[in-house]
Amino acid sequence: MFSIGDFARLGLVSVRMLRHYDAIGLLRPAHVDPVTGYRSYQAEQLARLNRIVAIKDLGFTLEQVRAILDEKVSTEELHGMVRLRRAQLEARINADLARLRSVEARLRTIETEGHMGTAEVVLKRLDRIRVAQLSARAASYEGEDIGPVISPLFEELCRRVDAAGVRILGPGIAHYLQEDDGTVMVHACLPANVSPGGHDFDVADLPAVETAATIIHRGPMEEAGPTFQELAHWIEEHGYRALDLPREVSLHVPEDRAEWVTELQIEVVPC
Amino acid sequence: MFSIGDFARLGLVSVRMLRHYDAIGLLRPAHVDPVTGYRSYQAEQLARLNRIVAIKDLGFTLEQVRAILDEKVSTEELHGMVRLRRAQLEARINADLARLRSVEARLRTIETEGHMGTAEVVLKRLDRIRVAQLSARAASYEGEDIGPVISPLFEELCRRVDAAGVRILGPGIAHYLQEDDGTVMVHACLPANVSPGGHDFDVADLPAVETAATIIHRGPMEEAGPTFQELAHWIEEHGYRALDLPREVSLHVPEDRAEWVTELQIEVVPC
DNA sequence: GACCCTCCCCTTAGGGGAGGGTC
DNA sequence: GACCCTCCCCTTAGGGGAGGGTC
Repeated sequence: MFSIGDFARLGLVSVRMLRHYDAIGLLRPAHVDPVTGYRSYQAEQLARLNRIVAIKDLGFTLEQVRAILDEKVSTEELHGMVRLRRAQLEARINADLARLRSVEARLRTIETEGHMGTAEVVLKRLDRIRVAQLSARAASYEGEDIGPVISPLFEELCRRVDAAGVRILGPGIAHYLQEDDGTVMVHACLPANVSPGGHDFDVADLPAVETAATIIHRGPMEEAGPTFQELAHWIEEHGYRALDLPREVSLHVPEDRAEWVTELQIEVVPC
Repeated sequence: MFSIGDFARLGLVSVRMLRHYDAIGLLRPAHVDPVTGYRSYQAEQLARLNRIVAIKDLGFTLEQVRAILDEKVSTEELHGMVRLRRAQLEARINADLARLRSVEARLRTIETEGHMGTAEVVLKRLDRIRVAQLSARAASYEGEDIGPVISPLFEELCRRVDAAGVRILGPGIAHYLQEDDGTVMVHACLPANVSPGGHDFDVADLPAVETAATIIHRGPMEEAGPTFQELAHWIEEHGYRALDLPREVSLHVPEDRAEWVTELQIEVVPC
């Protein structure tokens, strides 16, 4: 018989852990003095303690350890639990490897710039979204060609959606499709729960995007160049490749264009 | 201005998280209605929310995120934090990879045997330990040769240590050294806080062992063969190699030899 | 009816005391 | 003096309600 302290030393665990395992019924002392409350452990119990520690160290919870040790799980369940654990470990390792790459990218940024960078690029999944939409063609994907097209498009769309009594469910989204001839289709979209047909605007579904790199731009879109640069730089630095042209989500569009807030979103895939 | 629900959707976080970030002062709403308590967020705040999420996703705590965002840390501190995070991630990845190997070994055991195995092999670090010791030579490292040597050795050692009034601090340890001529030096040891010299027994320090694979054997040592087998099998299965001969720690040695409990310990290195 | 509010309890695996007996 | 006991509070990052106003 060992005292709790001796038994803890033998098992390389803390006295507190033994008390905790007693409290949750995972490892009860062989004997407890009814007067003093002192716990005593038998040498045989070291085998169970070792099993507890070993299974716990595989990453199972104490509740699972108890079920496994007390043979409350069938062989198939055990098999399933261990395979699940393997999958979880693989997932966490991969997530940590991705995290590690990001941390290293940060470290490079800090070393060259002395800080973490001010605007954050964020990866998001974008849901499919139903929108009311007006479209037009612009000569190219340049600010000078886009601006004069998109602004009146949104104004007109707002008027028509409003007139139709349709409720706008979120910020406006501009998106662009590059055409083969170098021109660009410009779409002004307003999220709305509306059925197609019978309107003086189109109804479309912006497709879901599995992974979009996004960044917040403050100020008029004419000055978005550096923000786009930052986004492109991040995408390259983190081992992604951009697809198509970005969407622009107008989060805040007050009179004063200097106060505009726009989220740029662009689909990316690992490369 | 966005309601908490809209802002949560934009930032791809839960409403609860926004409330929590408000509560801990990490991201205060731009405006709170003094009557209703309703929170409102500005589009500009999405940039901060994105930064919070991005830095949090690197694995920093919210407390660290706050310090980083509020520029409470110098560039050097930031650098240190990020490097520490990198080291932690690397450590966790390596630990998880080791865990994964163990989980896969378990899976193979379950597939062939239908359960997890009953006795657990545990890796431990063994501390250096001061012992009183008597030694003798055995013809070989075989049960028949060892048994008759070690038993009287321990009996004699107990007598002498007792007679010297020295307190025994833990279970007896038998250990063995292979000699070049094929014979084996047998050491019977009892942990005791005693200075060398002036005794009718030796005083020695069993060296620390960085990594020992250990297993609990129940029953007399003559029947320890299968337990040694299991230990050897585990060592091979987990990519280790055994060094030297095992130590045997007598955790429980009552009259009835069938109730003996012994821990076998053997130094291992990855191979 | 969908949205928002403030409590309040709950989760893992123990660590760190305080205050008081025990070997 | 070192060891053991039982409370009790604390840690991360929120999730899940209940009960009650609000757009």
